[in-house]
Amino acid sequence: MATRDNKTEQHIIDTAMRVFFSEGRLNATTQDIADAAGVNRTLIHYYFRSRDQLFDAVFECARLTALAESNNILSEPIPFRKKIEKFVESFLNRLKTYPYLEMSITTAFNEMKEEKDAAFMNGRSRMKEFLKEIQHEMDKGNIRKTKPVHFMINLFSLLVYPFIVRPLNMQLFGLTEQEYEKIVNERKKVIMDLIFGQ
Amino acid sequence: MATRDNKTEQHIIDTAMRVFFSEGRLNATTQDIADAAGVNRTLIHYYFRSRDQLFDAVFECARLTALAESNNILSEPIPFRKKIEKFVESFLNRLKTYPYLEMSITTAFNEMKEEKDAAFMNGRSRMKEFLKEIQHEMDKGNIRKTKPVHFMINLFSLLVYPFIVRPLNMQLFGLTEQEYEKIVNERKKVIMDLIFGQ
DNA sequence: ATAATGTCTAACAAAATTGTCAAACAAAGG
DNA sequence: CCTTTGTTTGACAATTTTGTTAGACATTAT
Repeated sequence: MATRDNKTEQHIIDTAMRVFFSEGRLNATTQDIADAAGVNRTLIHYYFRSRDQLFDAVFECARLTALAESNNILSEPIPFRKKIEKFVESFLNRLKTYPYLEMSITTAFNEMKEEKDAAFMNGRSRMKEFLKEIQHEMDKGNIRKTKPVHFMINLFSLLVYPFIVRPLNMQLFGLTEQEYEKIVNERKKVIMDLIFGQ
Repeated sequence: MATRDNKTEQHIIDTAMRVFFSEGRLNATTQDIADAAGVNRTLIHYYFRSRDQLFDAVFECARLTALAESNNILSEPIPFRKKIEKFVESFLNRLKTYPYLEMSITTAFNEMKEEKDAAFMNGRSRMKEFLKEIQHEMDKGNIRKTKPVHFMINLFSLLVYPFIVRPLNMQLFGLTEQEYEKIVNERKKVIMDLIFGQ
């Protein structure tokens, strides 16, 4: 009896993650993904039945990746500034691997046929509680006063955007690959300075 | 002799702009676009020959839209802060119509076959000169000191990102359409406060 | 060895998308 | 009215992408 192993299945998911969220090619064909994974395209159907179900599997993976990273840190019992610093660091780290993750999820949202829609992103986020914590820090005068939601939106914006428009920015600012890489590596300090008012 | 008019042609471009950059459905089919425009799909081929060339026409339109808006303002001879304020305002305004423009351009970059590549975005940007102006303001101590490129990246990030992840943010923060709309309308003040240190 | 089970592949079928063409139609000039 | 020119359409062809199936192959238990 051949022992059931899911290493090919996982390898296909990993590759699809890479194609979708690292390279940003959200409409890659099953053939593209099979090629990237170095497997026969039929295997995608063998393991996932259809392209849609591969998508589901990959996006489930993405959801876990995106949630795990933030939720844990946001609920750690450490000082606020330290917490944000860890969050920024971990987020930037993930962005280096999957720069297009948020963008892909949004795009996928847009193209969904309304069926499962909000089925995604139901993994009990710690956001509500953390927004209260932000409010508390504002009351104490430790950070600029505004709606806590804006604080988070600012943070996410400053983190994610430079990654998803990398090619555009390189053009606009006339930067080489290496130069942009350097800029990206400076983001942590820049963001912390901006958020906490230097 | 039937007078040549390009109103259908323009209507198709306008519709494609809407589908791509307002709805964010970058891989809409020619049928999708024809339906949205209320015309026969064959007309797309009559006017643009192929899907690719429709793309080119639309992206040329997008380039002009994106460039015109910023270049003019960035080279106006008005005080720095006033200039940024006008820029933010105009940018937010355009984002309300075409929230997915930057994202689509980036995605298109990613999926390009390397041929024309950088042919896009060659419309002589005023960015170089404006970066110098930013540096000048930093020297005068009017804004936080950092590399001017970061100043611009911060600005673009804070402006664009909330629009392109709108559905995701609504989920994450548990906001309704109306509530998010309200948040978006507060962005101008929030961004100006943050950029100019309250 | 062989039976059983899971993995993989090639060939084929089906569906979706894009592209072509001939002809119908409309407007304007002669 | 007829011609000319530009526009629009439906029917069809080509291409691309997805999905299915039957069988080959590999591993392991009996």
